[in-house]
Order: sequence, then structure tokens, then C-alpha cells
Amino acid sequence: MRTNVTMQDIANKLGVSSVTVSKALSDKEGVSDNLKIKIKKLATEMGYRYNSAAKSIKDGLSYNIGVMIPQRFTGPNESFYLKVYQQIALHLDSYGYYGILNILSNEDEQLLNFPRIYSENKVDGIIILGQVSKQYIETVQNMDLPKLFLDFYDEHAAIDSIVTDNFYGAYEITNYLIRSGHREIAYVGNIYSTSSIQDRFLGYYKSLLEHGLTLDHQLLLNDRDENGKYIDIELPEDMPTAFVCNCDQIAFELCDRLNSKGFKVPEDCSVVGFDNDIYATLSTPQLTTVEVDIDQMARTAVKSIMEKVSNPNRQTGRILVQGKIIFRDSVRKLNDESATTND
Amino acid sequence: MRTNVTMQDIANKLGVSSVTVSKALSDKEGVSDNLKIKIKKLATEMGYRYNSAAKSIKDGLSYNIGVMIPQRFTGPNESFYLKVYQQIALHLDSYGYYGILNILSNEDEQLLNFPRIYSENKVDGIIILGQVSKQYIETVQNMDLPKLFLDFYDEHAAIDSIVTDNFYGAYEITNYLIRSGHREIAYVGNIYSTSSIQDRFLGYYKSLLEHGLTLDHQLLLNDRDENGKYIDIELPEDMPTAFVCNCDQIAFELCDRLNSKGFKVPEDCSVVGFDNDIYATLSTPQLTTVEVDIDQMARTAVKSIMEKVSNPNRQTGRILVQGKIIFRDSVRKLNDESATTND
DNA sequence: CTGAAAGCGCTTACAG
DNA sequence: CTGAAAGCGCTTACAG
Repeated sequence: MRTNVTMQDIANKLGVSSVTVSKALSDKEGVSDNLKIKIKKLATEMGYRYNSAAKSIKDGLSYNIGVMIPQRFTGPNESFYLKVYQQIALHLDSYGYYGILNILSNEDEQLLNFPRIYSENKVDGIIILGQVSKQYIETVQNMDLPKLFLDFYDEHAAIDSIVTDNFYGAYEITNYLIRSGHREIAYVGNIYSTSSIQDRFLGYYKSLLEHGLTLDHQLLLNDRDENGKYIDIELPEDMPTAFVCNCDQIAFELCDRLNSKGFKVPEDCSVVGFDNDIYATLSTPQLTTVEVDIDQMARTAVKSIMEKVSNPNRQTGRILVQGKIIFRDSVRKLNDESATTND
Repeated sequence: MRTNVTMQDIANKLGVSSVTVSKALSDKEGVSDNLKIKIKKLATEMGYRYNSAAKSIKDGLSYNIGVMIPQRFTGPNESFYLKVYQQIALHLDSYGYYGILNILSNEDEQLLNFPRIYSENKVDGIIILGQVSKQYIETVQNMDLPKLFLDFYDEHAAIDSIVTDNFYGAYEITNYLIRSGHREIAYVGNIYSTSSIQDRFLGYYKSLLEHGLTLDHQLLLNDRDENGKYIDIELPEDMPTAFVCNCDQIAFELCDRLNSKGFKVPEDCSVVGFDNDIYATLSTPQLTTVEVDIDQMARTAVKSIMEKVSNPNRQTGRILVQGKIIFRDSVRKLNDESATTND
């Protein structure tokens, strides 16, 4: 049933050599226009399809990029990394490449196993999408392939990385709260949990410092345990006027909790999030938040990995992708100063 | 920098032939245990990696399956198909296969272009995930490869398909409402929009028929225009006691709308959804709904396409994957009969 | 303009 | 148990 037409088949029918067919189909020099047209026509008629495996073996390239996502970030309600993967696949397409998704199982991460895409030479480069354990980072370093960390980084590993500018995003949105007249501002998030959450905290802290506000440890609210499992947020006794949440989902939960305790958002407390994901528009009120630019992250990641494929010594370092504040209805202005002015 | 060790390199170092190395590494007959151990050890030391392109060219198989999702189903807040793709990739792994994601652009769908994964022979089979146009279905039929429709089907195309049992799921959940004492029950959804929505409507209708209830066209509420764009749901003058929604997102919107109009769910009206996606738990109250078994769909799709790869004549027909009702808080019991009894 | 030869990395079938 | 030869489908470098 499968036709499986080869260049040789076309050559035979036309009484020419497969070299000529190859040249004609790839528009190379050295075939008369007349013959070229005949060859192309016959190829279409015979349903010829290019065999990319043959090209791969010649070039030593698979024309695939592996995208590895740790299993733990793939729960039923998590789709952020899948979205990023989708954009990566889209951008790879414009380079003539394909994206192969590889979920890194907890077991393989624990046992420090190489992924099959690596040991079978299925890819020309690997994008690791989502923080892996310190030990697995070493395993990644031992892989003899271009590789890139996406959405996290590691100080010890000399592996290029692309991350959202978490620090600056949190800094900006905290500045916005302060410009809006807020002075008691809480941060919600476990600052020992991931580098993203920690960096967002530091951006918040920098904003406080710059405005001469002191960091009140009573206003650092935990939202998850060491394993990343969400816990109930304990509201402080002396309530702040605003909350900077490490992500929209937590901001969403916080709004719920505040509402149920009788606090109105934003009348009694303002709440801001981070990510601009689905939770930002589903919460009541809709959240003012920092949008993570998924498309730009994917675009940058693809550009960077493709450069490394053609030049394995290429170093791109740590690239920060800017987010931008999306203004919605969860912040109350406590003063008269225009709140939408930039710093 | 890339080592790129081949079997020949190993053979040279050991003064044997590459045939022997090949046999040793793939645990074939015909190599002494002693030599086999030496070869394996050296292979590890040299960082040897199998070249799957060479295998592909020998076998005429790419060991990839393409998963094609029409662009229109990949909006920023849509992740259902990406979840399905993720599960497909996971299940393919256990067959030694990989999943290549291919977003079918609106343009390519319009122009009836073959996807690159097909014309470059990158895959051994294609799963089309999400309804494509009638014309594109013909294009798919012309592809000389095992193929499968996932989450939709077409009466004219003799292409095997796997769908959620939309009909039966809607039938069951409507039965449940009727058992709970409801008699005026609306259906929310554009019944000309997709086969899924239409089939869910028919399941709802069958339940009415079986219980001697008449279909009231005032209670068929539209939720989207011909292009699939959501429109505001118009509530009927004579309110029903329950609403069967074609999906959770619409049920979520409906709850919002009912709440804002002063109707309480489920006290004044009951609402049920379909899908059991993120909207089911984010709505107030949480929704009773039909869960679509994503994992089972992916598992079945992978099994089916793998069978077709090894035997292109294999026909699997239209396979229905059962969902199950998830009971939550959006249905009020209007009678005393136990509402959780099965029919 | 056209094509014979060699080679990419591996495996299969066969010979020793 | 071990290996020389041929071949998978294509391309490159070279010769005519």
C-alpha cells in the first residue's frame, strides 16, 4: 500500500541517473530546464516524498530539537510549559526543524538517566524547560549536545539560559503599587521554593528599598511547602493594603480567601499577580499582573538553540525576557498621583 | 566538540569488525560473552550513542508519529489538545516512538497543503487532533500513511477515529437531572457548530424522549456564532430548572450570568457541564460534569496508530471512549429519590 | 549538462 | 564465534 517512491524510481522511468533527479528536485545547478521540469512533474505524479532520514545520515543532523519538561510540571491543571512547547514547535518550523516533546519522569530524574532522545541521537539540541534537580543538571552537562535552560537557571552550571525577567517584573509592579499610595505591602510566596519565586521576591524588596520602606517579615506570607504543595495562606494580624503574589493562581486563591473573610478587593486590599495566565481573568476582580511573554521566550530559545546547533561553541549566557504589566481591576489607588505613569 | 563515535570507531580500537560491534550492542547471537562485555564497556567509555537515522533508513521507518492540531484550537486559554498531545507523547514512548507536534496553520488548511511532516517523510503515521475542514479531510485521505482522527469524525471519510462518547455522556447526565426531579431542562450550545456539540445535544434529546418529555425549542440556547466565537447567552423568559451545557467553560459563564441576574445555583437553577476541565472547579458552585478521559483517549489513539503502522490494512473503525459523571455541587435534587442511583 | 563512484552509520544474509 | 559484502536513499566531489 505504501508507495515509497525513491529518486532512483523516478530516474529509471526517465532513463536518467538518480544524481540528476536529486539535482532537479533540489533546484541545483546542472540540469537542463527541460529535464528538470519533466522530473518534477513525474515526481509529483508518482507521489514522491523526500526521505529525510537519508539526509539526516549524510548531514549528521536529525533536524529535531528535544524539549524536555520534568514530569512534575505536567499536572492536569498545568499547561504553561505545554504552551511554551507549542510556541517552540511553531518557531522551529521556520528553521525547517521539528520539536520532540520529552517528559522527564521523576524516576529518570532521580536515577540520572539520559533521555532516550539523547542516547538514540534523535535530536540536534535539547531545551530543558523547567527546573530540574541539581544532580540532574550535572547529567545534562554531560550530554554532548547543544543545550539550553528555559525558564530557570543555575549558578553552577555554565549552560546558557533564558528566563523571564522575574526580578524586574516584580520590581515594576511593586513600584506601581507604591506610586498608587500603598505603603504596607505583603509578598506572598515561598522564597526558598524556586529561583523564579525568589527573584520575584527580590524585585519586590528592591522596590521597597528604593522607596525607603522596610521589609516587614510579618508580611512575607508562605503559600507552599518545601515540595511545592500549596498550603492555606495565613493572613497577618495587621493587614497590609496590598499583596504582591508570586503568581496569578495564588493571587486568585488569595482573592477568594479575602472575599470569604469579608475583605473586599480592591476596596480593602489590593492584590497583584504574575504570569497573566488563565487565573488572572477568572478571579474576581480581574487581576493586575505581570504578563510573561511566552512567545518571546520561545522565539528567543529557538533562535539561541539553532545558533548553537550550527556553532557548538556559541555562548549566549543568561538572557532575560521582559514581561509587561497588564492593568486590570485589582488595585486601588490610595492617592491622587497618576498611577499609570511610568517610573 | 561533538564526539560522534560510530560502531566502526569502537571496532577499530578493538581490532574487530563493525558487524561484531553491532551484534554485541544489540545483544544479538554470535558474539562471545567475553568480547561482548569488552565492546559494551568501551562503547560506554567512548560515549557511543546509537544513530537512529541509520536505523530509520534501513527499516524505512522514522519511529515518529505526527500529531496535527489545527491552529484554531490553540488559543492562549485553550490547552485541552495540548494535554492530549502530552499524553500521546507519553504513550508513544512505551513503543519506542516519538511524537512530533504539528500545528496546522489556517493558511495551510485553506490551501490544502500537505504538512511538512508528511512531505519530508518524517513520520510513520499521523493523528489529526481536532476537526479540520471537509476539504482538508480529503487532503488527509490522499496522504499515503496510516492516519487517525482524534476527537472528531466524518461520515464521508473512511478514516478511523476515536472520540469521547459525547452522546452517551450527555444522555447519562441528563438522565441524572431527570432522576433528580427536573422536568424543564435547557440545552446550551450551538448544535450546528461541531459534531461533539451536536452529539451531546442528541444525547440530551434521547434522555428527554425516553422520559416522555418534549423538546422545547425555547430551551435550546445558543452560545456561539458560526465561527465558534462565544456570544452572550440569552436566558429564556420561562426559566427551566436545569441547564445542560455543552462544555464546562460555557457552564462557568452561565453560572456567572445566572448569579449576576439574581438566580442562585443550584437553589434556583441547576447547571451541568461537560469535560471536567479547569472551569469545572473554578466556577461557583463547582460543577457536576462529565469527565472526558484524556488519558484513555491518548492510550487508545496510540495503540490504534501503532497497529496501523505495523499493518497498514488494519481498520479500527470509530472507537468511543466513555466518560464518567463527576458529582459536585451544581445540581439541586427536587425530589426524594436517591439521585446517585444509576439508571 | 549528465552520471559513475564513494560514503553517511547501521544491519542482514551469508560464508568461513 | 567472526567478518566481508551489499544495501537502505540520498548527496558530494569529480570526471566526461
